[in-house]
Amino acid sequence: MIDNAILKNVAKHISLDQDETAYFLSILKQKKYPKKSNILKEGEICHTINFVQSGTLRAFYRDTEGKESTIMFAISDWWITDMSCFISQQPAMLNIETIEESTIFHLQKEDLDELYIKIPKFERFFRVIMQNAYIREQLRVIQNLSLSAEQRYHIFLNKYPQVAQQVTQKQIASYLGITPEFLSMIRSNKNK
Amino acid sequence: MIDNAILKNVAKHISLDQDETAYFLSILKQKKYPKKSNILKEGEICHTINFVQSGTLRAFYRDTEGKESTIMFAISDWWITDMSCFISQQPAMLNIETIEESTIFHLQKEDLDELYIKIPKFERFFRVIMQNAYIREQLRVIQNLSLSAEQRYHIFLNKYPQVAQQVTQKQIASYLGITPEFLSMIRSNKNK
DNA sequence: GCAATTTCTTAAACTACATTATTTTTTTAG
DNA sequence: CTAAAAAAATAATGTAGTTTAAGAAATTGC
Repeated sequence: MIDNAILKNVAKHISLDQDETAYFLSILKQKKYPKKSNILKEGEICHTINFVQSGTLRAFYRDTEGKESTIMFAISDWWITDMSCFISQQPAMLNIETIEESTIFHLQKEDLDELYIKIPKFERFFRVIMQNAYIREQLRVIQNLSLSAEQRYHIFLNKYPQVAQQVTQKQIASYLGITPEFLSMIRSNKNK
Repeated sequence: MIDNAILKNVAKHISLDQDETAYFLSILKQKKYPKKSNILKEGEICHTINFVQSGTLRAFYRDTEGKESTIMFAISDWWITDMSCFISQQPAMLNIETIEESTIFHLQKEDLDELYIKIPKFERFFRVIMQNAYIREQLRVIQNLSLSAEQRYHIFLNKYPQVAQQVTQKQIASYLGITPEFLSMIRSNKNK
């Protein structure tokens, strides 16, 4: 089955029988994107929650002066969307783009709402996904408040080594909340 | 019924019949705490998720040099815990204390795990709670990365006006990730 | 109700990080 | 394969926020 990765991901938290599996697969839309594709642009309505089958994605906020802040990177086996705007169906704050050629499973808002009703186990599944996402973001808040840029950089390298090799330093800097120039300085200090 | 607030809170997202309501209430432990009580200390196992019936609480991280970072405030109708440590049952990173006399409903980890099985609707309830918590924390990350301390302060005042009046400026500063001295400066500039 | 403690303010000196500018290196497109 | 564009490095100058210190105001504990 080509859908292996997403079924394994779901199986981490709930188990589905054959019919449930078939139904779940039936509402997913698999799509392949070249490098630098836009999955979501700010201002658009965010229709889908997205599972990364393969590739690398980046979600970022662009402020009024054009400065970008990277909110998250997503690699294989991660879910990514602009959750706030997906849930409220208000215009997106975030942009989501592929950093490399990527294969994505899309799950539409209406299909997810129906999925919760037809297969309530998915409430559990997404409860765990949301819980983990909350814990991750809260840890990031703690680190942003209490650590220096250099400490945050080393934590990032340890936590997401594969991501660190696939993205530019400019993008890492925008994830850490510093300028590329300052990241460059941190890196050159370190190598001494 | 004295438990009104928590039942109303649950009713925002799911509806319970009489038996379900009775069972849910039976696993809650209501407790009243004076001002400045410790609900959770770093290093302890976090046994409960907590609903604030009345009062004000603060969750904060204390780093190795003793510097505090306020992670969240909770007032009436909010849920608060060290989610990471509650879920994993590892020693807590956070401290949680009452800022005022507060009445709390405690829900034990084992009781919650059983509640999910006995009344699966609660998966939906906490899915929504976690989803909202995730969205809130992500917004905070965006704001910490892209806004100045002064902008964050004004957003805080607008978003949590009741909290702003109940807590000290030192605590607000530690929520914003700045020193009390700098907050004082921001405030005196503003009043011109 | 008063002494002790904590909080808040102000201000000068300092630092982590930003900005601007220039050069070098790497990546991309055709 | 080459030209153009983007990313990265280096360095000088600038600034948002910190540190330290000291006095004034508010809160707390007995």
